[in-house]
Amino acid sequence: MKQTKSHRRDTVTVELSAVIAAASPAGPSVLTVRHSGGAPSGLPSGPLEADHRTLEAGLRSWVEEQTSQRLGHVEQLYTFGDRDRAAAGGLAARALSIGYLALVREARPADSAAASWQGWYRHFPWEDRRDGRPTAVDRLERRLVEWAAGAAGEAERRLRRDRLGATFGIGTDGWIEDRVLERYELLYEAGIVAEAARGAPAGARDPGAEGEPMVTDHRRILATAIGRLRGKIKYRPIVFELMPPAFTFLQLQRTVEGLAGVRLHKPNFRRLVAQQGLVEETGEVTPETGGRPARLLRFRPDVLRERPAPGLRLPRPRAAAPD
Amino acid sequence: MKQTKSHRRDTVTVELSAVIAAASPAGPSVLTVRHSGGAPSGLPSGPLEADHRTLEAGLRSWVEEQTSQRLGHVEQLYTFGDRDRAAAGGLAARALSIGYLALVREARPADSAAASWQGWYRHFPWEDRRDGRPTAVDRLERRLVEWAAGAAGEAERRLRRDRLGATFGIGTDGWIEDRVLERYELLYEAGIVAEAARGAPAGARDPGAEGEPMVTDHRRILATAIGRLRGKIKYRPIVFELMPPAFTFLQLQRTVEGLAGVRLHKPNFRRLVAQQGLVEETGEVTPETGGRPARLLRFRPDVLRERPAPGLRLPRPRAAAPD
DNA sequence: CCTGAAATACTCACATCGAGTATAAGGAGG
DNA sequence: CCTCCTTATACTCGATGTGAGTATTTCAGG
Repeated sequence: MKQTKSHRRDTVTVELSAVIAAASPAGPSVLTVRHSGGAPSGLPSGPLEADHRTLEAGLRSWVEEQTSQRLGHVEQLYTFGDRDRAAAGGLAARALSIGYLALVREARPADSAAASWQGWYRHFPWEDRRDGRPTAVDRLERRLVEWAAGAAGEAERRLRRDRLGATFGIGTDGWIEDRVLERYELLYEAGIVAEAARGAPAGARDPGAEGEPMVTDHRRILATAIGRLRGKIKYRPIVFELMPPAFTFLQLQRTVEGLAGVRLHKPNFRRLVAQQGLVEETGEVTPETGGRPARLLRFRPDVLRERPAPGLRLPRPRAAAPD
Repeated sequence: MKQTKSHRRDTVTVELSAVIAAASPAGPSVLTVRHSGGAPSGLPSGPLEADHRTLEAGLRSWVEEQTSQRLGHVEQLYTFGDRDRAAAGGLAARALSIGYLALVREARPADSAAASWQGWYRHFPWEDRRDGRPTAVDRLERRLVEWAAGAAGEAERRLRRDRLGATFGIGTDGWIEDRVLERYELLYEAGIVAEAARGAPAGARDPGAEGEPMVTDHRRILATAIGRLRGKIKYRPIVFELMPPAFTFLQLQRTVEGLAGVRLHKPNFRRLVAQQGLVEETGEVTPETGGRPARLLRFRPDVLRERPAPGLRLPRPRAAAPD
């Protein structure tokens, strides 16, 4: 072993940040805090302290202090620690950033003045394909294609084109909703996202940067959370962590559509949910919603004992028959 | 906000640890290092240092220093940081532990004296179901059932029974191979695993503890890695990171079986791999393996451009028809 | 009583997949 | 050269899953 190096242990601060997600049939949202006037918003967060028994306990205490929000399901997402990409300052001590995802049932109106709920697609407009591909995305994709074409060397160009295909589905057919983080990272590399210009001189800021930015790396954490949630609804019944105690089929479908950012086929969604045994009827019906009254449902926790992976597989359109 | 608390920032050290996995048709293995004579083995690891640009770069440099092994695919697994469960010492400063999974193609014979390859089921005998349920598991399951029955209060007993069902499939039908970490954590809580007795006085050590232990929380990290790998082979073609450039269907199948710890139906496995377009023939055949010579295959990287989630769905036995 | 809107129910074709069986192609031993 | 063993490879069958479309019910409001 080489023992010649300095082996200087890093002075590390650890920041715990939470993506607190709620969802309604209209769409998902995230709890944000704004520390000072003009600054971008951020996630509830705070440093790890000595009296935190576990990382999750530390996170919960910071969130309660900043937002008075009680958390239900909590899971760790990822630990970010690039030396150059942490603080806006630049050469500060390394800041590790541990991101968490928390799900809450009701988006209670955030009594703290600093905290507020935001639709999460304000920060990721390109991720919402519920009404087809937003036209604003055309501009974004054009810039991405330019970026790929502008690479030095054929090998690098090819690599970039492949990544555009795998993430945004450019050149291929498939939009894969889980790959939220990969898409955000691509935009960061391509300089299309405001956070990428943080280190650069103020004049170099890009006025056409896409989506509303957040402080430090919080948008990256949010991207991780969205991707994780989109992946996980397929094999675990966690949508129900976001639903009220009783709900209709359509409310459930709209919520899932909001999370996944795509539209689903109504009869098939019903069939899927019913066949999986994910829900049972409460016996009541809604004070209707415009048409025939809908039966109310509740989550059936026994499904966890019966099925190995009870989730909501999102349909993938069948490939057109070859000619 | 309450500002009364001491808000003492924690002094944190960060350890980077790598599960370096290789696999052959005989079974998967992991690269371990042994620091001192009688101590249990551990994973290659070292503290995060100031000159590490990224966490992954730091990990790679430690691994190369300790094992002279070049890493291919690397991914972050999880960050552990329970205050009480880190060092054997007890009240030391908090040690964050960031676990990584790395895949390597050949298990080169570990030229460093301290490093050696270990079959990973030495540490997790209960995870290998390739030849049915090992008989040693009966004992383990008996102890788990006792543990569940010994809980205080009916509610807690019920909770424990449910967990036994969801992890080990006791009382239900399903063994879900991904849930490696959940199973290990359950054994830890039940005190069936040697690491659980670390804090306890030496006399309380359990001679019947299951599986070969590792230093600090390294077996927990290994459990995370196995679980992640088992989950991921289903939707990403990462087995091929472990295969040699050319291989036969059966070699591929045996490797997957080793990772997943289950046996697969041969014709169906062939069909799956072929239909997905995961491989192409090299045109050559093996200097046989006992019977008819087999065609050699190679991974077909184009599949990444074509299929959204090219993996190897492991079959789940069809439920017996109701009588 | 008609209309619109949503809820609910049903159909159909096709792909997938678990399970089993049959045939081909080598080597070893007589 | 024939037999037998072993593995590779090919094919079949039936059940289930699922994408897509259509039909029917049930409410509100005019």
